[in-house]
Amino acid sequence: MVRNKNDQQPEGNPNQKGSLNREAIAAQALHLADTEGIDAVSFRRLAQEFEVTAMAIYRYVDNKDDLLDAMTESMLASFDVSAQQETDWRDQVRGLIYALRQLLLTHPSGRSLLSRRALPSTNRLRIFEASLGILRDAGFEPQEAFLIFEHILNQVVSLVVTGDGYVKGAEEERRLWGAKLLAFYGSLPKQEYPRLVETAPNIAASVDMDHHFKFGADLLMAGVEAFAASKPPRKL
Amino acid sequence: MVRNKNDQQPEGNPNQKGSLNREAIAAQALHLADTEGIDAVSFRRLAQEFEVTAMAIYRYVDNKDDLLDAMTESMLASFDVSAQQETDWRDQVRGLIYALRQLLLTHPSGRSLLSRRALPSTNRLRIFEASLGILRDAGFEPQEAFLIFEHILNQVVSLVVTGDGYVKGAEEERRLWGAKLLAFYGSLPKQEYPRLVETAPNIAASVDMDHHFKFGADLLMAGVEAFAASKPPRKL
DNA sequence: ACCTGAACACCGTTCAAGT
DNA sequence: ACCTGAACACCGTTCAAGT
Repeated sequence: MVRNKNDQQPEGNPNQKGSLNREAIAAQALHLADTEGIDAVSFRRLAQEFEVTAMAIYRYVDNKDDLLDAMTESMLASFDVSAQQETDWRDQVRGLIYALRQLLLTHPSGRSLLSRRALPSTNRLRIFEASLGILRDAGFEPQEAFLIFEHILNQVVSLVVTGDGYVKGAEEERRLWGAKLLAFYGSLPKQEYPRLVETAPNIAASVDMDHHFKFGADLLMAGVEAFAASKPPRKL
Repeated sequence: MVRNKNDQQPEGNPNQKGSLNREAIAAQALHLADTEGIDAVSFRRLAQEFEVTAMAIYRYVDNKDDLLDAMTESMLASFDVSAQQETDWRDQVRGLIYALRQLLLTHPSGRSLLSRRALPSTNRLRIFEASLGILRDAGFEPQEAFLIFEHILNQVVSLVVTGDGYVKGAEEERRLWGAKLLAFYGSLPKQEYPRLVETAPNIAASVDMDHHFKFGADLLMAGVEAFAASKPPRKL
C-alpha cells in the first residue's frame, strides 16, 4: 500500500484522479446521487468526474443496473447493526428502525436504491439476515418475520421523507415544498374538502420533522407488537 | 356529439386517429406504462402512437411532469370509494385497502405514479378526502388520520408487488423472478445466512400470491386497530 | 389554433481501434 | 490490460416556421 488515501482530493470529492476502480466509482456515484439526485448519475457525468471517457467505466461496471447495485452496496457498508445486542426484541427492532432512518438521512438516494428489484449483495444480505434473526428469535415464523421486515423497511423509507427526488442539504427546498403544501391544501374549498383543509398543517409538516417520524415509528411498533400479542404465546 | 367513440380503433388501442386531446393522451400513456413499463412512456413514442409529431403533444401537456400528473388522474378515475358506505370503520378501512389493491393490479404503473412528489388533482383529492373522512369519523385526530392513511398507502403498494418495473400480464416474468429468488436465497451458505436460507421459500412466494397480501393486510389492520385501542376511548 | 422541422443538450450501449 | 472515438438509437425541450 504505497498510495495514501488522502493525497490531493479536490474539495472533498472521494475520487483520486488516475485510480479508477469499482469502489471509487460506486462511492462517487453515490455521492452524486445524494447531492444532485439519482438522475444526475450517468456514465458520461461520472466519467467527467474522473477525467476519463464514459467507456472507461465499463471496465469496472457491467451496465447501469450493475452501477446501481454497486452504489447500494457502498451505501449499506455504513449500516449500523449494533441494535442486535439489545436484550429485548422490541429494543432490537426499534434500533433497526432508527439505524435505517439514520442511513436514509445520510443518503437521500437510499429510497431509490432500496426499492429496486435486484438480487442483494453482501452488505444487504448481512442486514437482511440480522433483521430476520431478531424477528425469528422474538418468536415469529419465517414468513411472518420476512413480511414484518418488509413492512418495516417500506414504512421507515416513507416516513423519512415523503416523495422522491430530495437531495442532501436541500433544507431550503423542503421548507419551500412544505409551504407549498400548506398553501395548496389550506386553500381548497372547505365544503368539498373539509378534512383536507383541516389536515393541511399536518400534511405540510410531514415534509420533515422528527416528531412526525417518532409518531410513525410508534404506529409501526404498535402494529408489530399487536401482531406478536395475537399469536400463541411463545416468548414475547 | 357526432363522432362515435368506437370508430376504427386498431387492435383495441384507446386512441382515435385525429382526435388529439389531454384525456386521450393520458389514457394512451397510462396504457403504455401498464403494458410496457413507465420508461416506455416518452413524447416521441406517444406521438408515434397517435401518428403525429412529438411536439404536437405539447399543445395539451406542459411537460413530462404534467404528463405523469394526467396519467395519475386517468388511473384514479376508476378508483372505487364505495367502501365509505360500510358501517364499521374497520370495514371501511379494509374496503379502501382492497380497492387500492385492485387499482394496483389493474395498473402496475401505479406504484411509480403514486410515489411521485406532486400536488394532487381532483381524483386524487377525492380519494384522499374520503379516506381522511373515514379515519376522522373513526375517532382519529387529523395528524393521526393523515399518518395512518400514508401508512396504508405505502404498505398496500409494497404488498401488491415487491419491486418496481413489473408490467401488465407479465405472469411469466414474475414466475421466473420468483424462481430466481428461491434459487438465490436457497443456495446461500447455511452457516453464514441461516435465516435467509430458511426463509427462501417465503421470499420467493412474495412475488405474487393472494395469501401474501391477505397476511400483510391483516398485519396492517392489526397495527391500526392497536393504535386505536391505545387511545382514550371515544368511539372505536 | 394546431401541427411540423430542425436543433440542442443530453442518455445507455456497442464496436473497432489504439497503447 | 486499460482506455479512447465514433456511432447508434434513444431522451426532454425550445424555437421559428408553416397552414
